[in-house]
Amino acid sequence: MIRLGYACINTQLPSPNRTCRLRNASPERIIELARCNLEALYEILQWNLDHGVQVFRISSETIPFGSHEINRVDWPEILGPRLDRIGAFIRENGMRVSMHPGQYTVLNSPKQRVADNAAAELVYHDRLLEGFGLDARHKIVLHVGGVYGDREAAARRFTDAHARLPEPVKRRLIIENDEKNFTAEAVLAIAGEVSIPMVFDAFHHACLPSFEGRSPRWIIERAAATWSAEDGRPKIHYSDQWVGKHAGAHSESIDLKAFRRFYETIRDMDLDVMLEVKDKERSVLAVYDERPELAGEGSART
DNA sequence: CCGCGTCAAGTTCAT
DNA sequence: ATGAACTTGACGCGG
Repeated sequence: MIRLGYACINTQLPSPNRTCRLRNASPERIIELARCNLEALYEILQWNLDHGVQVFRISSETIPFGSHEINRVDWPEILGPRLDRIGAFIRENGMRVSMHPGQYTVLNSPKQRVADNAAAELVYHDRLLEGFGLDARHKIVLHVGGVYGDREAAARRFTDAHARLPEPVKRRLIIENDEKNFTAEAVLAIAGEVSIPMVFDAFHHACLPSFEGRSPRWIIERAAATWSAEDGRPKIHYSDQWVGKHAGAHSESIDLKAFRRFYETIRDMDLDVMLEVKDKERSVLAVYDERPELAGEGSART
């Protein structure tokens, strides 16, 4: 069975990404914004339940400056009840969430400071998911990082840095092929080396192909084999090219025709599919419209 | 109160 | 060597 999800924002609901400037960041402000963001997140999750969406990516900006030294607030404690309530909602409704640190989180950087900051960012992500009381099926997705003129050395730096991560972070971490540096083939090799799951991104794979002659389906089966029972259902990412923008730009909305074709190749698999498109939940509903059987329990659309 | 320049963070590529 | 793009919306200052 295939389940669909979307990332971070619901275009019809208040933003879960309230933030402030570094110079205005006080403990009170950080907690206040975090409260707002968690409230907005809860609303999105309720919307998801009402519309049969069980897969969602939680914004990395939920806790402002989550891994920055300016944030010395004990937010897991202060926001504990709120975190519990959201976590319980996710568990009770069989939902699956993930997080995905952005482009500035580069674990394999040769600059120690950058790599340390990346590790701290991963620890923050794990703290939040842990704060919700969610197990290791709720993942943190990361790209391998930069190449710096030597892909082999860069891959080695990733595996070395990974080895030094705290165990709880290791249990949540999964890696994804990107559109420039690390192909699906390269990421699958690294995932095998350090024994973590791989997320196959179909769009990035189209931008930066590998495994010549093999179908996406073939690669997805390899990637799925890196997931164990504790990791939960394998995940993949799906998007289309925004025509007219640079190669790799995510499309405004899902191309239903292209997705239909892709869906036919994977429909017999157990997968969570994250749609990475600008119009977020609208594309999920667009697919549900033509495939009502994909809408999960609780869907208002009958 | 509105509009627009700016924002924690890194890497790559173009000039 | 320097700067823009990436991606992206929300902040918050200045008028």
